[in-house]
Amino acid sequence: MNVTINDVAKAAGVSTSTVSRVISDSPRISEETKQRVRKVIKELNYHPNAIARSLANKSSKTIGLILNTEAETLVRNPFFIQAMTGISQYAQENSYNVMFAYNKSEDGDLDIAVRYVNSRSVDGIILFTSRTNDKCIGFLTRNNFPFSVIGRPDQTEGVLWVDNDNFKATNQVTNYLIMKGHSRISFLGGPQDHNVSRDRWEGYKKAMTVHGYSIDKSITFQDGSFSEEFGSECMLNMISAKEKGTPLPTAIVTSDDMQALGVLKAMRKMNVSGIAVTGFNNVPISLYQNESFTSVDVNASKLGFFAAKLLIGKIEGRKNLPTHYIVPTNLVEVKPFY
Amino acid sequence: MNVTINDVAKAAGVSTSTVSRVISDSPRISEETKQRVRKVIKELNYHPNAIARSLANKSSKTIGLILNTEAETLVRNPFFIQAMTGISQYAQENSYNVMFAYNKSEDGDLDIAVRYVNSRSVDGIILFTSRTNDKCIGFLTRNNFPFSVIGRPDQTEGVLWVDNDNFKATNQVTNYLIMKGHSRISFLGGPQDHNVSRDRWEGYKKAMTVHGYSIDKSITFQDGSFSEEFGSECMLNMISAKEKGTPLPTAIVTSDDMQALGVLKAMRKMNVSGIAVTGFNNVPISLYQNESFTSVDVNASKLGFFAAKLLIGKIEGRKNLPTHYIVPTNLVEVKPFY
DNA sequence: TAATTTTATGCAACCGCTTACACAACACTA
DNA sequence: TAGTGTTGTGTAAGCGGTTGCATAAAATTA
Repeated sequence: MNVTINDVAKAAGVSTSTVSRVISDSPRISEETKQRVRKVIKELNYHPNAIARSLANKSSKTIGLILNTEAETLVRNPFFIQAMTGISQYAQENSYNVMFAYNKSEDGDLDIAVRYVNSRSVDGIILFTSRTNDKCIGFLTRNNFPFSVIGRPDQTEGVLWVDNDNFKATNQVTNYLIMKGHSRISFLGGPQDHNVSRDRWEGYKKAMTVHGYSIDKSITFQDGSFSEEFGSECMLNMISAKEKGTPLPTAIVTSDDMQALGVLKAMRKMNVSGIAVTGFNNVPISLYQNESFTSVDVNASKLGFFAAKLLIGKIEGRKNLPTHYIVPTNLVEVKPFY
Repeated sequence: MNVTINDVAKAAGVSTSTVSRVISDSPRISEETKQRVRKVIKELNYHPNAIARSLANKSSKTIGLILNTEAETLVRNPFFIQAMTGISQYAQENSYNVMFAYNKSEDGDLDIAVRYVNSRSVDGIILFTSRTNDKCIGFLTRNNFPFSVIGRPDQTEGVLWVDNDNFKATNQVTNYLIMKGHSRISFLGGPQDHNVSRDRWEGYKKAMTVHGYSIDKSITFQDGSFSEEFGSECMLNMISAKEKGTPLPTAIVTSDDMQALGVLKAMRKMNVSGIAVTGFNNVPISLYQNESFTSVDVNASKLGFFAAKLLIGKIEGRKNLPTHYIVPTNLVEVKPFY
């Protein structure tokens, strides 16, 4: 039905191997023959069949992407789609395709990984998860299947990963607040089974102790979810603690913009103001506020880009490759509503 | 390296064709043999190679997705990622893979489509674009390549598409405002080269005329972009027109939540209040406001789901399939900040 | 019991491309 | 001039499956 390498070979009066070699620009073919074959290829509008090529090369030139996140998060946090654009960009630059599968169920990601690996439809996988003891990582490692992870995993031994320096990020943002004159600074952390949560906590702690400020347990919260609810809850908590004599913080370092939004909503609700809030991800919250709000932009598309770079480097067996990339973050002052 | 159908055949003492038939559960194989072969398959942990299968079947069992949207839009509007989850869901239920490629450049989508089609790495394509005279649609149609479109295209002849009833949506939301007592209602439209813009305009117009309300040209705006800027611009425009005697509307029907946000920001800036605003897409804007704000949820994941359904139906040559689906919308009252 | 049909399986070609190896033609060396 | 090396191209065997056709064995019919 479609024009194949055979048709080209016949039309050009050469063998298929010659055509194949012309396509890959092999030095073993004379310039003359190359010209002739290329002309026929143009005329017949021939394009190699990617699947046949994959079979012969034992390589699909495709990377798989597994999204195993709550739809809610996917929708509110542009992180994922941004990372995906970065992945797609690097993949295209290197003639790779990108497959993705979304599955929100627990262990759904593992099922997909198993399918990808067994059917050999992808050459490697990019994981978004970075939970401690991730099952996918275990599975892929055991099967010696190329993969890279967005978010530093628990066990980095033999794993390719990209991440921000989360320690540095909260350290920086805390220092920034301190520089602005704050000393009583609250902290809201993320789930304890994410490394990112521990790093962010340490970064905050370091900045505080270096400046000689105490860490008040009553205004630091850990093992929370990256959600609005958790943010509101913590803020309300602090507001009610105030009545029992615990003064409110003058600034709050949160681990996610959703948390920050929750904090701001609770502040608004309880008519509290004048507290500087910081978050992560530069989510387009666009809220009307006269509060000071700063977000750490994690540069998600770069994270995706480098995750793809690491993975494809591994697939192609390139030598002397880094095992990870640290993508810089930058502070973004979120413009108030007016 | 990996266990193939040959290994299974040898181990089970049958031919590869028998193994193949066992896998596809052919009725021509005896129950006894099936059992035996299946046992070997388990023991050897055999999984068919998807690529070899694709080559033999001349079908990749993969659909391609082309994202050709400004990164800014992709990030702010959850529409795309939502649609993608819907597509992925239907694809998985039907054993299809999903490939995606992101390219924001003008005609980048066409390049990707050409690559997908020529290399035959996908069996069909889902387009997000619905610009009038879309080049991709033309290309795919000419090549008789299966595709479906999210967003009713200009020429529906022979095209599979899904969309909301955009006429009905703005009609409904306008009626809703009228029901609430509004009669002087402004309208902000989208780009004229999108069908959706015309439909939304007509829906608004119909509701207004049916109720005998005039359409005041000075408070209706068309051919705008789906952006905050356009929203602000129109609002500022109306505010300054007020000084020249044109009264402000009491409600504004916009074609996008970003436009609505722009309107709200401009109102805030100019200290105008008490105008009901509506938008589209149920974007998580989370703004602090005491204004009334209603969004039309377009049910993006359903749109994706049905686009995949139409496409896969076409690919598999199913008969008596619909040529399009209309996905219902629903009004969402966006909760104010408190 | 022989003829016919049904059932279960194997053979081999094919999907479209890559590549190790063979080999002819020519150029160079001794 | 025979021997050796280089260059350009073809042959054929894969890659890992699917499937039309042939066929042997078993079941059915007359």
